[in-house]
Amino acid sequence: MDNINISSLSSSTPHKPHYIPEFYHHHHYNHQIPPQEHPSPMSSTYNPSLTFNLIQDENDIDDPDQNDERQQPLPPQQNLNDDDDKEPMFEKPLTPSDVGKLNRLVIPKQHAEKYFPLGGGGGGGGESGLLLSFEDELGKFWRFRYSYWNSSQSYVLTKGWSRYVKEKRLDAGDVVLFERHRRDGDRLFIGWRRQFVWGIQHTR
Amino acid sequence: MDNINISSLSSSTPHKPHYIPEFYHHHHYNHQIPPQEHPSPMSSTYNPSLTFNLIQDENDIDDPDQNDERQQPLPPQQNLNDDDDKEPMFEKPLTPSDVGKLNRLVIPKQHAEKYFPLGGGGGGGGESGLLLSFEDELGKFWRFRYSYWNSSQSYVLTKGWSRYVKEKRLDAGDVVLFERHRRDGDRLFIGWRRQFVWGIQHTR
DNA sequence: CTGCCTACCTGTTGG
DNA sequence: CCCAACAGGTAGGCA
Repeated sequence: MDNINISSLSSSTPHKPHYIPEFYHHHHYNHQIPPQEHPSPMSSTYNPSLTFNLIQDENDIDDPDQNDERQQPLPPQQNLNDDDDKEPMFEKPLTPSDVGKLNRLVIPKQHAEKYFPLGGGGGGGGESGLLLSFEDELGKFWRFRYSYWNSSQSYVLTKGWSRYVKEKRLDAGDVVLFERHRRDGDRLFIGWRRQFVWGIQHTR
Repeated sequence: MDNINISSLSSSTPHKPHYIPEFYHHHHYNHQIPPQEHPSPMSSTYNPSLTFNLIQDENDIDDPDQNDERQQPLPPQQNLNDDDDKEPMFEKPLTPSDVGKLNRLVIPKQHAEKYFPLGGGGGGGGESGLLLSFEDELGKFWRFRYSYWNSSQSYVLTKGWSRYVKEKRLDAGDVVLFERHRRDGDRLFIGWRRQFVWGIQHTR
């Protein structure tokens, strides 16, 4: 699991589309991935069409709601070049439900139980259901309610998730990436990339 | 805010449908209403079609549930001719949700905070959430749980509400009326009237 | 199981 | 145009 930093990535990578740093909306995303934990779904790849500006144009006004999960981005320099310190946990191609009106993301059980144990939470939450805070590619923090639904026997991110989907303009088939800090496993990161569809340039 | 008692109302009222006492399922309901506190929605008016008999035919068998909010009606003579002692608080046209499966009535915030303050309750309840008891047009008492939902920033009647909707056969567009005793503000009253739809006789 | 109940959550919208 | 209010939802517990 070697890390490839931004300078080495600026040259093109074999068997991949031309690399442009902005393709990775999780900044400096690590290519070296154990196949089981970090599959590269056939249906997804890095998308040359860029929404970086759109993201920044959007709601960067602070929501006055005191319960808002979003927090101010850190100063950019605080987040540069710490990619070597991140390890991927897993990624998930988004289903229509994950980006639809259900306002929840189902976390595959094996990943959930490995990385986000409930009941002894490190997220500051209570017995069942806790708050997980993830840093995004802009240094912005996203807090999601994470819990287990007995009825469907599944782990989900609920509160806060729909705002993330909206701000990142995620759609079914896009992929979300979950990482953590190599030395401080409580520092969590979230990223995303666009679905790749053959012959179609996505310019959402 | 003059009161019009039942005898003065038994003659027809200009600009209103023919007045029939039974239109008012809150007995002797007061017509003279401050516009802000007690609006007369365009979509609603007094409904000549009568369900008084239906109400009495209905579940007068005592619900064996120990938590039943309903109590026995007082003897009728105890409730006659005290209309002059009631003042309207507010009314609400019922939404589909108010009469649907959510089993709750949203109380518009300005009315809730004016008439049903939480936290210093006179309803015998605890800090957040108390029981409010209302007398209906038959002298029957209805006890509802009244509380505040932080997440939606709204005041609601919950427990007991669905039984009231069912017994009174209320539908979306019908209006519920809340009154209190002029001298004893702790005595609360609830009434209702049918939605008026132009050209249609409601015979529910 | 069904219906009720509490306590959440969110998209919409009118003021 | 923004945001508080609310209409319309949810899960989970319980009787």
